[in-house]
Amino acid sequence: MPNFVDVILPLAIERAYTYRVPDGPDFDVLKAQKRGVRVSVPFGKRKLYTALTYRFHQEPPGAYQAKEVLEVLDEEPLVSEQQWIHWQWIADYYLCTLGEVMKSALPSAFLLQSETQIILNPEELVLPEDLNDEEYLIWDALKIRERLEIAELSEITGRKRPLKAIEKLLQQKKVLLEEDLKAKYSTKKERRLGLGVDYQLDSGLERLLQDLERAPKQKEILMQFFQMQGGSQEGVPRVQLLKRSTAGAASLKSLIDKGILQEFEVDVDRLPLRSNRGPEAVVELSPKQQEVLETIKRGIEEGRPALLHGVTASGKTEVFVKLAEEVIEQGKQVLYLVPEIALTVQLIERLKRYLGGKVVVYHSRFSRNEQVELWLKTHAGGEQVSVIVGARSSLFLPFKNLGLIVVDEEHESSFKQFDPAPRYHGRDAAVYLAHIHRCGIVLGSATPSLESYFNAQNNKYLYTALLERYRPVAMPEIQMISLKEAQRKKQMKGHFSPVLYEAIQDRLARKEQIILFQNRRGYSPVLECTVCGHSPGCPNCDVKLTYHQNRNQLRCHYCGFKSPVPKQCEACGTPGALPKGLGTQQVEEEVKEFFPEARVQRMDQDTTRGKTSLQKIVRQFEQQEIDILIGTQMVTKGLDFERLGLVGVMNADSLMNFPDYRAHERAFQLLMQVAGRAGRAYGQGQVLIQTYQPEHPLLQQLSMYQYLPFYEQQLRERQQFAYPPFVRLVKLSLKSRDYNKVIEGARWMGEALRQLKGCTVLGPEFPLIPRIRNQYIQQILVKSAPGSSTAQTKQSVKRIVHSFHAIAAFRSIRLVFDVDHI
DNA sequence: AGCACGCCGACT
DNA sequence: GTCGGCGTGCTC
Repeated sequence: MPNFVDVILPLAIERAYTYRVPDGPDFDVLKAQKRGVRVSVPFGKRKLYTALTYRFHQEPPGAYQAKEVLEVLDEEPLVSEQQWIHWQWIADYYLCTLGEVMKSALPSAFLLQSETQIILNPEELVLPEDLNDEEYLIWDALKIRERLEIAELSEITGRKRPLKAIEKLLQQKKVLLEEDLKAKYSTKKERRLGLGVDYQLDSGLERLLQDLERAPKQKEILMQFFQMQGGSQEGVPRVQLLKRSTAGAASLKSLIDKGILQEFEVDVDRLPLRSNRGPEAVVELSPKQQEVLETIKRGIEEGRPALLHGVTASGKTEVFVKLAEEVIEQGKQVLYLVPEIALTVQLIERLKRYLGGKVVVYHSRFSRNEQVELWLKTHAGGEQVSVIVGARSSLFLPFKNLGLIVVDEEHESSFKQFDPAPRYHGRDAAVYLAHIHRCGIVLGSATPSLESYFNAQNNKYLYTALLERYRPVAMPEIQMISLKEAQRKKQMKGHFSPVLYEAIQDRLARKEQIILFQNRRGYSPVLECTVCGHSPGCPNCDVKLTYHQNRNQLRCHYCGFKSPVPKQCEACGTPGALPKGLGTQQVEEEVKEFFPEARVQRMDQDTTRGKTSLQKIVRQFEQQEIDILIGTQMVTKGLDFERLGLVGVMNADSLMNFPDYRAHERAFQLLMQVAGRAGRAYGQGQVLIQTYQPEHPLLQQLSMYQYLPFYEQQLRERQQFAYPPFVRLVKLSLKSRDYNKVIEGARWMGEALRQLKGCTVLGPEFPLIPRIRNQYIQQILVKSAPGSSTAQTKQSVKRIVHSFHAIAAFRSIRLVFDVDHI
């Protein structure tokens, strides 16, 4: 009776594929019929993929001959049942395939993919005179290199389709194609030294030292060796031995040649965790914090996620740490999710101070091998890895005994993955993960998302708040400044109102620091011709190119298109267009002009491109080497500075006027976050917000710290216009090179979706940027009412997609779903 | 996602 | 002719 296994491939394919399990001892692992074991399988004409076993059965497929599983890669399932449940939820909820979830959930080193290689056929004789020039080049390269990858072949030939070049050679079997599976993970090896076998008895030692009387260098190394070895049997690392003695590698080699020392290799840990390192600071909670802690614990017991609404500097982190400590004590793991690792340097340092060496940070900069090691360690459970701090992808680590999940800054939109699928929200996926593990989860934010606040109001989450600062420092005073009035009175100095201008002067005089916030969105600088007003656009996307002063370049932020600044206007030929729009660079120039004595630094995408440049700026500001920091979004996140006296917002209107139902929520959060930077430890801080609409309710509520009235008002508006959290929003984008086709397809799709019960369909229409990378885009928004079953709606949507693809004319249209898009 | 196949326009 | 671009279909 032949055995078959359906496997999940790491691709955007809906179905599982059936393979035959061959007999033989190599495949014994599969006899246990466990889900989640990696196998390698042939797929398509020549590729090999890593797949996961999903279902075992005895039904031979009717319509085709199943291929055979090539190799079994694991002895035990790599993916646990709990992980499958989580993956399945993500695939169902976010309308993507299990394969797509698999691809982003597994470290890339676990997903071996074959690389096509070209080799000479050893059984065929190739005569150079039979070859054309191109073939000769390839043959010549193969004589030296033995095997070539496709990429190398296209380099040699300069062709876009390099296989064309060897078509004839392949036909004549002069060269062959091979698929090479690359094992991507390897342990890190260290060379160590131990005492040679003949010298391991004490009696040998004296003789040994006498023998070396005439080789002082070797003797020195040996003495150092004994010192470092101590009583240990594990040997002495070669590198360190050499570093600590003055003698060189040659002397060491003689010792090895004489058999006095012997060299061997051991596997070493890439993530040496110092879990023995104790905490440096102890958390002491205030009565208020203690109360919050108890509330959260009650929520955990009830199986409810807790939402901790804690203003900046209210001591949220300490509460989280206390919770974590208790969980660690029970021998369980803690997952601490943060929006972006790069912006949480200060937070991570604090966590390490409180929790000691048990904290591991899961970077995106982790090498492939490091990712695997953390995966394995998490899987092993145990004491070593107790707290994992990471971005959303750390949700996919194979937790053994998860005791607590903290989602810090839960309102941050960067928790939502944009591209590629799965387009999941880290916070929501975390809530489900906690549900699977039956463990506690806390969401924390100074400005909770409307969704979470709504859930708290409906008792789905448990709301608890810390609305006062932990240390006796008053909340900063927030003041609105009317740009309209200042302009009418002709008092503006560049983009600075007199109030802001004088406040800067004042704070500078008191040796305090200042942050100026300039939102980039809607204000990226473009070039504009002074005569005809033309500004250059991207040839592939329907957007204006952004002007980058430091490189004197025009760039497209969507497709990466670059061009030098044109010498003259493309439209009318006038030389010398000027940059328009207020960016951080313009603010910087004005500041330098108005306050020449101040030390000014800009903090935006341009100045923080390098790996360490962001940290460098943060450190400089901490050490008061910078007086005025001018920045975008970035300055709002996770940075606490002692002597920060003033925060100035150059223009709040661009934030509020953004055409998006979330614009107000975002503006409120962003401004509140910026305001939170001011005066954390030093006197009362001041926040000045320049705006054309100082009477706007949002700004009024902001200035009085009226969180709840703001949330209530927003919720009313959302309900009135049927937006989340009152409805579920699914964004469908249709993309095609063909303008007419995508319009046709979108119209069809819109009509089909409108038949769905309990759903409202908006569109189709062109998005803000109607063409990206030469693909025209149409968007359809589907709102599903809260009463209707979302699972059912999604099933119907899948059926509609099937019918859509059954229409030949629409087959080339790509469909992209984004559930709960932000 | 790859990759082959087939159609078509562009150039040596 | 032959190369490269692009749509289309398929992968157990």
